[in-house]
Amino acid sequence: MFSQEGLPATFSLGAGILQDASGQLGKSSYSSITHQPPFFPFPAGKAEYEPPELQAGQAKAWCPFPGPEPCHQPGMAGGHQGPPLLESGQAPKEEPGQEKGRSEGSPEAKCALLPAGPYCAHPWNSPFWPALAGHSAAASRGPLPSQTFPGVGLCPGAHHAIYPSDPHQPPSGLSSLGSSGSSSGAASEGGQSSESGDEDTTPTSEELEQFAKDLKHKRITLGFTQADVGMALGTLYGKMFSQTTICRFEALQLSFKNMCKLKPLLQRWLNEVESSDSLQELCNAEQVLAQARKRKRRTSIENNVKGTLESFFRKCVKPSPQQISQIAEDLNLDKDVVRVWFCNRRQKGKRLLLPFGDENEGAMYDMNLALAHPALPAAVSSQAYAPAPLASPPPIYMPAFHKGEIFPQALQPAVSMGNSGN
DNA sequence: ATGCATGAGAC
DNA sequence: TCTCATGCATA
Repeated sequence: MFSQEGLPATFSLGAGILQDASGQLGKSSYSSITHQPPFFPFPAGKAEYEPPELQAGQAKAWCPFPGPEPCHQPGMAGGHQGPPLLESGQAPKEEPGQEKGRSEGSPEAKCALLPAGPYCAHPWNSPFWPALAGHSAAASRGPLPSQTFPGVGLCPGAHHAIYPSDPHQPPSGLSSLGSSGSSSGAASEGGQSSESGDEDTTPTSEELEQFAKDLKHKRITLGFTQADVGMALGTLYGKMFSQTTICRFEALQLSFKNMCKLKPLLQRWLNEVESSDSLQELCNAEQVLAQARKRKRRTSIENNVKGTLESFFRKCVKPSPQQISQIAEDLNLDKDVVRVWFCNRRQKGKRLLLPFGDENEGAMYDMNLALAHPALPAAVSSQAYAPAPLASPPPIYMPAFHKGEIFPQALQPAVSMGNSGN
């Protein structure tokens, strides 16, 4: 497992982590480590053998997006995963009531001393998503489609008829998601009986889980890649999704709310795919507009630096701007990189820590924070997962370590996170 | 599959 | 400035 004993009670930024990071404890010590003892056994089906499936985007040969849209991105494993999305991320913020219950308290306050010890290392998905463990099993059934598949035309390209969108669905669909879609999870089995869904109610976590598995299985069986699905949603609903999102959906790595939102769409896609004999229409990529947005080049943070960040994070999940600056300085990173890292880390933390559930979403996370930081107010946030039956010890804060990340014992940050607050 | 980034909306 | 949803890029 992972021992955290060494955690210093306080960090001292000024102490020059940087030197450490780049020097002694730096790469020399950690760079060779590409994997690490999983902090939690198996994050999202990683540990288990997962059939090679299809490297997203390489499955079909039937979907050559003609026109401006290349079917794949050269050199990318994900294949054509990323035709620029039309509208990126305007998930309509429905359910206003659910949003933001989180009481943040002052960042400084949050940073008050976090007992470095007790990290509940229970995998977020095992107690709550028992089925996940074997979830790759479904995939194994998949024929590893790499070519064509029954019924699926080879997308002559001639058909680029826009797939008729559901009359019930507004063009951009999403906002009305809640009201259409699946007939409760696995229900898609044989039947697209109620093609356009019924599902007015919030699916249960079990249903979501089942549906996700079902979706994955069928997708694979039919020879679709995650990217295809995302694309098809664009055709069907005018809102495209990336391979990433589909992937996360299948892996239950989205917030509960988000899962609920996407499920109806995917449900309908499933229904269409299962019943349609002109699947090629689904691969229509009419919307390809390049969003020539200059995206900042992705920063690659070295493992040892990550380890340091992780240790900071354990001390303080929400460092103040000053602290961020300090950390950035010491780690020789851009301040924004550090800030974003913390944001992402928090987001990830929620994902990992909180199981799905219907209500109380997010409560656990804050509760955990509170447990970890006695000084913090336990607030109920909204988003994210609700506490499923808390089988094991209530999760305290659970830092997620990833492959390649290790906690640099030698690199004990000496930043006075929080306490010295400010 | 996942890490880092972006952007909208909320605070 | 944060959260959240989402995606590009990459391991």
